[in-house]
Amino acid sequence: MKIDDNIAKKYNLTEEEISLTMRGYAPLTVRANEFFLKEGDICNYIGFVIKGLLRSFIYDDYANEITSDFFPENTLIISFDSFNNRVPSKENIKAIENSELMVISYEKQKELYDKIPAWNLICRDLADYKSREMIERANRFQTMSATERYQTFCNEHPDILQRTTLGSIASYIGVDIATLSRIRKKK
Amino acid sequence: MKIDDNIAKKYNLTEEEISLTMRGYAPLTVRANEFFLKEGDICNYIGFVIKGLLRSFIYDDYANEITSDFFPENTLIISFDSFNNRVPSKENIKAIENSELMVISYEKQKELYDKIPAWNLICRDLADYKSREMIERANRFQTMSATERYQTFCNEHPDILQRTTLGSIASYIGVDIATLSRIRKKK
DNA sequence: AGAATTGTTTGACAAAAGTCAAAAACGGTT
DNA sequence: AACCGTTTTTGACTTTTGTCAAACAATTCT
Repeated sequence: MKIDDNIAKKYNLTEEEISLTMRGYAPLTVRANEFFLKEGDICNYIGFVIKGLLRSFIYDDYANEITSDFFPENTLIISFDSFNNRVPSKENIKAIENSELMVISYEKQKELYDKIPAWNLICRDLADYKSREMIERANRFQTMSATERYQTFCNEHPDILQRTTLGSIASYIGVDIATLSRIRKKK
Repeated sequence: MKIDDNIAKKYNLTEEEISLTMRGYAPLTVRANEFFLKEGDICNYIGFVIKGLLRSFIYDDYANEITSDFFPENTLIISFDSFNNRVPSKENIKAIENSELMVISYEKQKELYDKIPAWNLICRDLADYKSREMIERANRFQTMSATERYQTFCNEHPDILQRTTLGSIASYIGVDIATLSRIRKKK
C-alpha cells in the first residue's frame, strides 16, 4: 500500500515512520501485455498503480481467461494469499496499458511490519476492505441478471469501459461475449 | 476467534496470553430462529460455534432472504465490517438450530489487540482467509452452472445439506427454489 | 498497402433458468 | 387424527443466456 496523507493521518504515523515507509518503495514500469505476476510464481511485490491499467485473471477448464479484477490508477495490486503466505499465485496479473507502478518487496514490507506497529493494522484493514469488496461481488452474481451486472460495472468503472476489450469485461461479469455484445446493443 | 492449540502454536502465544484470551470468552445460547445479529445493529460479539447451525442473510429488493453464509460447528461468526469499524451491520445472522456459542465482546477483543501483538496478525490472517473464501465464491458464480454450484455445495457442506431448507440453499447458490428442486430430482 | 491477427457483431438455434400457480408433502399443535 | 402453516414438487410456459459459425471491423505487422 502506497503511503499517502490520509493513511498517515488515520494511523498516526510519525515523520520517521512515513519516511521509512517511503524509502521502501521503488518505481516499476510494466508495458502493455507484460505480466506483473504469473500464475505459479510467488508474489514478491505489492504494487500501487500511478498510471495505466492492469487486470488479473485465472484460466477456466477450457483455457479461457476469466478476469477477476481491474487495476486502474490509484489502486493497489497484490495477490494477498501469495504475498502473505509465500505460496504460488493462482492468478495472473497483466498490464492492459503501459503502466507505471510503485512497488515494495516482501522483505521491505516485512521490515515495516516489524518496525512500524501500525502497519499490521493497516494491512488488517486492507484485507478487510478487500474482503468486503468480494462479498459485494458475490452478492451481485447472486441477485442480479447479466444486464444489471453490466450496468453496475458501467456505473462503477466508467473509465475502464473504453480502455479494455469487451471480452475481458464479459468474463468479469460472467457472461458470454456474444451475450454482452447484445446487451450493449439494446441500450 | 476461539483460541485452540493450533492457533496457540502457530502464533507462539505464551501461557499467559492464552489464559488472558480464554478469560475473554463467555458462553451464549441462541435458540432456533432467534437472531445473533440484526441488520442495522452493530456487531458487538465475535462468536465461535460449539454446537448448532446458523446462517447469515440479506434482503433483496423484493424482501426475499438471500443466504450469504452458513455457520456450522467450529466456525467463526462475525460481521467483520460491523465489528471492526463499528458501523451498522448489513446482514442478519439467525440460528437455524438451537446453538451454543462462545463469544467475546468488542471491548475484550480490543484489549487482546492491545495486550497481545499476535492478535493483530491472527486477525489479519483471518480477514485474509475470509477474503480468499469470497474470491472462490465469486469465481464459482463466474464460471459454474447452477447444477455445478449445487454439486460443489454438496461436496463442501454434506453436513448442512440435511439441516436446512431447500430455499436457504437455493438463495445461497443463486438459483430459484423451483430450479433447485429440479436439479435435485435429476440426480 | 496488404496480410494476418484479434476483437466484435449477428443470426439461427439450443439449453438453462425463471415465473406462476396449483398440488402434494411435511412438521408441529391442538 | 384433523388442522394449520410452511416447504417442496410439478406442469406449462416464458425469458434469459449460451453455442456455433460466419461475417464484419479494427489493429498490428511486415
